[in-house]
Amino acid sequence: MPTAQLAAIADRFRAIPRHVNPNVHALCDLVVVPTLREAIISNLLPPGFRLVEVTLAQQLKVSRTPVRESFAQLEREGLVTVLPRMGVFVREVSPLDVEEIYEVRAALESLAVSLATQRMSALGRAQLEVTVEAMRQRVEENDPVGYTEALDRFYALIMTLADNAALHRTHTGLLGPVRRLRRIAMSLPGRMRSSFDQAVLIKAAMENNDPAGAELVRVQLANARDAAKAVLSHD
Amino acid sequence: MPTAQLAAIADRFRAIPRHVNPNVHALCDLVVVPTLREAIISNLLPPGFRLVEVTLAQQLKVSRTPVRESFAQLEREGLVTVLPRMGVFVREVSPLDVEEIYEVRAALESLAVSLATQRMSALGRAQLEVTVEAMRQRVEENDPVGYTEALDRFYALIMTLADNAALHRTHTGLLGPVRRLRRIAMSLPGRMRSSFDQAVLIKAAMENNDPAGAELVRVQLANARDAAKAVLSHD
DNA sequence: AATGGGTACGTTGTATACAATGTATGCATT
DNA sequence: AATGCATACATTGTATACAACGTACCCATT
Repeated sequence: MPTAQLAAIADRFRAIPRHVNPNVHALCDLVVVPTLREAIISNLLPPGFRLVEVTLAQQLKVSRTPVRESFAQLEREGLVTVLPRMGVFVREVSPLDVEEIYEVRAALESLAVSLATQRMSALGRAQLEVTVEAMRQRVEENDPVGYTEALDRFYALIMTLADNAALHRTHTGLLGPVRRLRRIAMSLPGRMRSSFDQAVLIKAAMENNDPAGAELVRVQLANARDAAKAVLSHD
Repeated sequence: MPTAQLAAIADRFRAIPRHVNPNVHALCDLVVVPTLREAIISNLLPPGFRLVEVTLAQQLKVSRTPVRESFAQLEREGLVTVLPRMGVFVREVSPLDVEEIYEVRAALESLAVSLATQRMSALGRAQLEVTVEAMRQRVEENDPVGYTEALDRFYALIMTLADNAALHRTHTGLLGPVRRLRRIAMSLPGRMRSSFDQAVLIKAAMENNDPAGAELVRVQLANARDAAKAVLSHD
């Protein structure tokens, strides 16, 4: 059973104090969803893997109910596919899926950069500085997983600066299926560096109130898409 | 209790033969979700209304489990707000929400029209013809609710022609919170006519391979947004 | 040997019982 | 009279038992 480590991951999330993020369903959102999310993104539960309610319930030491509820959440995030009465499976991502997702990402993120550029405040500038600095550190430490998370925070900040909650939600919902690919792709030679250089350009454009930022994002995403597809063709 | 009619709506959905759409959770997707969706969009369950699990379970003659699962689905559609341990409420929509949603819709739908224009086939042309004709009939019958549904099918067709499943899903997920407003807005004097005229222009642009279609959509949505906000300010 | 049907098993779908939490009410104390 | 606390109630969160469905295997029949 390759999923014996699940319990360990679950215990890590269980240990986090409840007060950190109060507005969540206790077991479902606080333990089961994070555990399965991490397990799927890290490829411990590979694409196509069947998730059986009772099995997971035993391994995570909860009942079937929170597991069921978590499946709905994970489906919403695009991490699993639910086939009614037939089972739940870790979502398989095709090259076509990647094409489609990045096409939409381009539309959403270039909109976000446009809005953020227009609406950016002094505080925003400072936050951008800090976030990009964090990314630089990950690059220097050669930490692809950490860099991917920092990059996510970079995008999240842009969404925050764009000040459009619907845009933020929509974008987050789109990323799910390619999360695993992105993490792996970031380990490709030169990929992290290329991503970071592009991010610096985008930051500069935003600071200079330069509308070219929106186009830079499209370039950034084209590279990311190709890297994801490269990963896909090698496994 | 203003929700006594719920059982009636539920029975309507219960009567639909199972084979129409096989891949769904029996009770949850086939009865509970459609019933609550219709009840919310039609304003039978108004914004802010508290949805209590046991009450709904009794009225819909199911147990709490499918109701719970349906809440997750409805939250995903943007129709309800789940406050853990505090209850589920019909989502309240602010003017700001409307602004944000239509900003994102504009990005997604103009992309969709661009893609659909490029990729349209003879079959697509014919489908477009049929769909717009159905809209014309609703206009002539002065049936705002029917027209809104036909308009939804018009957008759905454009998404299909754009041939990007991720875009389709994302767009659908965005519409939820404004569904009720759109239906009401379509009853405003002249609104249905204006919407239809614009749709005809968009159709023409697509048929003529004219990239201006993407811009026409933005105009269409600006009108729709203003109508929705007008509704919001009057209730 | 191949195909058809039937039965048994595993898994999901649903119902209900129990536990935990949030809210409101009423009382006591200041 | 106002505020704080405690207790009771309503409601959600979780666990488990039962029912329905889909799949696979085996046997019988051709």
